[in-house]
Amino acid sequence: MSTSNPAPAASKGGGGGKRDGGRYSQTLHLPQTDFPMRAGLVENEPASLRRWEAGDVYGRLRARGPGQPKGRFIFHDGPPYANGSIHLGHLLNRCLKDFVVRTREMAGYDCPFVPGWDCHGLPIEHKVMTELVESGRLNALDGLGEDARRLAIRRECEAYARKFQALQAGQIQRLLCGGDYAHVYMTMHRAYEGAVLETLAGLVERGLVFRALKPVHWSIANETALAEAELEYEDRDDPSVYVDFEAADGVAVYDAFGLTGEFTTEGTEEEEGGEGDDASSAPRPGQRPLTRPSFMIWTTTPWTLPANMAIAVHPRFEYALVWMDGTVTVLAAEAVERVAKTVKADRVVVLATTMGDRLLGLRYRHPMREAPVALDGADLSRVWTIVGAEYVTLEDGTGLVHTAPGHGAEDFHTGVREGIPTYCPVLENGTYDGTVPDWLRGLDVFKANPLIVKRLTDSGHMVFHHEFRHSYPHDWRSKTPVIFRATEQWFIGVDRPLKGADGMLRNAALRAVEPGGVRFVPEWGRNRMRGMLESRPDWCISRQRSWGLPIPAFFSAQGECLMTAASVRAVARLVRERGSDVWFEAGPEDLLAYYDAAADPDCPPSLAEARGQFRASLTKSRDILDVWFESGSSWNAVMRERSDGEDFPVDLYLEGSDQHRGWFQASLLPSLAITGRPPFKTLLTHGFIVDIDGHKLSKSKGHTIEAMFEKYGADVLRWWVAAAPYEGDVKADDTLFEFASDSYRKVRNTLRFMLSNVGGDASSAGDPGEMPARSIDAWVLGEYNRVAAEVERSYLEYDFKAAQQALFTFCYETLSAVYLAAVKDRLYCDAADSARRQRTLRTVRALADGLCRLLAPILCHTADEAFRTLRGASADDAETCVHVERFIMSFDAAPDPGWARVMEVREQGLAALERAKADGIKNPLDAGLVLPDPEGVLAGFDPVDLADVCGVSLAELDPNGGEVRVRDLRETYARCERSRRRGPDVRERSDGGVLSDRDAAVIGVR
RNA sequence: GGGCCUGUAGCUCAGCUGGCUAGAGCGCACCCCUGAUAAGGGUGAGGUCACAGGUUCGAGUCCUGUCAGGCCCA
Repeated sequence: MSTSNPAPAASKGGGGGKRDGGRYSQTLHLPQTDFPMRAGLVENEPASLRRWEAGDVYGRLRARGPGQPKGRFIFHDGPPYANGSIHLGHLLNRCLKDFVVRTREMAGYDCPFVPGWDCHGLPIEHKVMTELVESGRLNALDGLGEDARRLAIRRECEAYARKFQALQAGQIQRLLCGGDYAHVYMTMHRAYEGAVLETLAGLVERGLVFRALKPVHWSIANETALAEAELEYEDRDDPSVYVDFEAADGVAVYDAFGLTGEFTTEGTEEEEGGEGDDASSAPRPGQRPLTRPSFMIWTTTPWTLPANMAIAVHPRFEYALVWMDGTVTVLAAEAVERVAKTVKADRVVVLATTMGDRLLGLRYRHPMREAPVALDGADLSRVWTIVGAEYVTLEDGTGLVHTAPGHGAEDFHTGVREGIPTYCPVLENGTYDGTVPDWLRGLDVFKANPLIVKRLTDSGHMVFHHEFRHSYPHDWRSKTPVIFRATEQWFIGVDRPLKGADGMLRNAALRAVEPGGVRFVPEWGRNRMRGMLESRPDWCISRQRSWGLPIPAFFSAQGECLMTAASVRAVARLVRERGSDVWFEAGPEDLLAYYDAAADPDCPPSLAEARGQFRASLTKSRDILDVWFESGSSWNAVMRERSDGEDFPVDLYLEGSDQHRGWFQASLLPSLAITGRPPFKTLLTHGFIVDIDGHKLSKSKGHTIEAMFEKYGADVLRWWVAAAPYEGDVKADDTLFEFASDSYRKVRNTLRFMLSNVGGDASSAGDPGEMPARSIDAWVLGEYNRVAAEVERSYLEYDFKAAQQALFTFCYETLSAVYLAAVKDRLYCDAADSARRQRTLRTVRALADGLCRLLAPILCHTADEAFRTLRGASADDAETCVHVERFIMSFDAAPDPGWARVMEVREQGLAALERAKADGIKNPLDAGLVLPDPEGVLAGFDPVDLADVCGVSLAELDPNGGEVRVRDLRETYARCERSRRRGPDVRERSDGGVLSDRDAAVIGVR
């Protein structure tokens, strides 16, 4: 290697020739490297990506896989939704995942990683539908048959999903995240779809899948269910009605209010009143009136009153029994005044109050019906009773909530909990069915409103009504008002006995998350998950959409349903061959080609008896699966499938903390039901990105991922993620990225300085050799060993922040401020082949090597660039790569314990030097230090090392102890023109220069 | 409204099972070096540990409540 000239020092001093760079500069071994100070990440990172691909880094890791000392570590990627560009949330998520993969790999595990994408679902379908509407193409589709129409929509959706999967895959790779991009999984792949249906079959086999009514948003105009995203809220006028529901047992109500006295004859104590007729009939507080009391409810949807099944009160609210213009009714105590004003009541007397829980179980009469509708053997014993509900509020209404389980989400849940059946007398077209009173039959629900108001007014139940403007959901396409309507849906029951296994799903899940079961990082995830599992309802897995995996159910003309484990598996087999489009392309007969009813014990008898003749008469279900069920089957569709069951359960799932309810549960429940085991051993969650003020990130913030790559580069972003306390919210802001950028540069410069001293050398790997215990090299290698252990431990515990911190501190303090500063003199000034210098070069080389590897999981471009420079790799060398290496856990070094004392006096020395500046000793090389050494600990150390560590020219020991003292050497000793340090051996030499002995010898003068 | 979580110097964060004058880095101020130079090094000033109660010999660390923020529900 030629010693090319460093840039002439004169070129930078301006015209004055202020400094010539020193007479002896040419004789020094000054640092020199091709590793640039400026990273140029925007250009260089893509080059690294190309090189890794050319060198088949992922393939090489897999090839060496089986022999890894620590075995396999299975980490399963939760599929992001294939919609839009990745954003800061993905950035956090993907970097954390990549840290896991790379740290495990370098720590000696075999850690394959298969990225996946969630492709089906409403967001894509909704976007596609919007585009079809805007382009006017939807009208053409509306003319097609149902299956053809849905197929057409599905093709658009598939193209959309493919496009964004490709976009995101590119962006994730640009983030330098590794993985098997050639074999990603997508939930819309045929094999995946087949495996999802097989998961469903497993649940059917366990007896957990059932059909039940559940209210959904329903568009009357399009006769279809709508999702939240398809609603637009607009103002609308509706009748606001206050209706009295008569108590079935007045005495029971009075008892509940503690009015136990005898029936008072009205007017017994009338002397004090005496205000006229109305007043004369008003009872006094505490009196039990003769009138039958009522419960007053409020609603803005009178059309749901025929479906009323219960009235809900809040168990912990106070309720009042109120005499109001001649009638006696129950209201929330806090609502009395407001309601009285609204309904324009003249006279109001609160007779008594009681807590809501005292009202529970009281019964009332329906204002339009004599008896509840008989519903298919349902238990009607609880219909028309007062029930408790926590969602009851006092903001508006009466504090008693009209509850129609067929027409409201909360009402539905209350009904399920209280054992009250879901009753929905409204048909697909928005008209009443035959179960309502005859004057309503066949009527459109919105047209029924005035009729109901009139009827209730005539019957005396109406307390008050007026027109009321409020915000109401509308169908985004037809712009017509939406109703809540109960429809048949598919559910997975969490409280049903598992057929062929013990217990129930909810209990199994709760057991799985107990301490000793699944590990949670951070630990509080366990509580969160437990709370969610305790309160979660049955899982509704059906959706009325096009873009998804069909629920393979069939119905006979008699209304019987065919969906058995065997029939689902039969369809699954076909879907594996032809994809889920087959459901829309083929008829029931072909779809069931692999189904043998005779061999299926679960086949409904009437169908079994039909001996294969039944197929043609069946109709296909139009429901598709909840996309959470699809992604929640990935443990089966990806991990079990690809490894033949070997990679199950998986070591780690890592996602945002919202997935405690989402993917984690969607995965846990089916896996437990089918295999009896959770699909994951550890759940790691991270928080969400918030802005600098800790608020939710607004979407229009302009942090597009491309702009951030341009501005900061992936390594800086990764460095930022590594430093983030991901357990909670993570703040994101340009100032913080700049912050990360600064500390990145610090690390980069430390690497650069090391590289510039050791040069590049293909044979330069590894072991620095044995070091004398009191050498500063032994000290720094000891520090490395300590840090490497800490970093690896932190990495494997997913504490990336601690690892990043330790690495940063090692760079700026241990290396830059202490060690590298101390060894500069010997690196620059010693004879090239001096043993001392060579020892240090070996040490620096080893440190650089070790540091590159420890940094590699985070700074995967920069670490590789530095590593390749260290190895002298040429540009076309795609083999040399830090990412196929392992961490160096320790070097052979046993530093003297006295180094602790050295570092202590160093601190004191630096403080003393600072104080000495007041005396004019500004340059530490003008100073010597007298170090107290009463214990004799320092006596065995080389005084030159001690001086170097403190950055001064000379170090002496004082066995008497005391403070560290500063010696002013300016008058005492001359300054060596080459090394710039002062000392007793510095004098004029044969070449006329003033030099120390060492420097004179190096350049060969006397 | 409920469950879980967060709130420590101007900024970003450490502070394990409660125990000496609460620690880093950045920024700031001052200084050194000019042979890591769009680099490197040193010193220093900054905190009623969100607020209010409580437990304790002693609390940033435990308990209760309030406020602010996040996620998931309702």
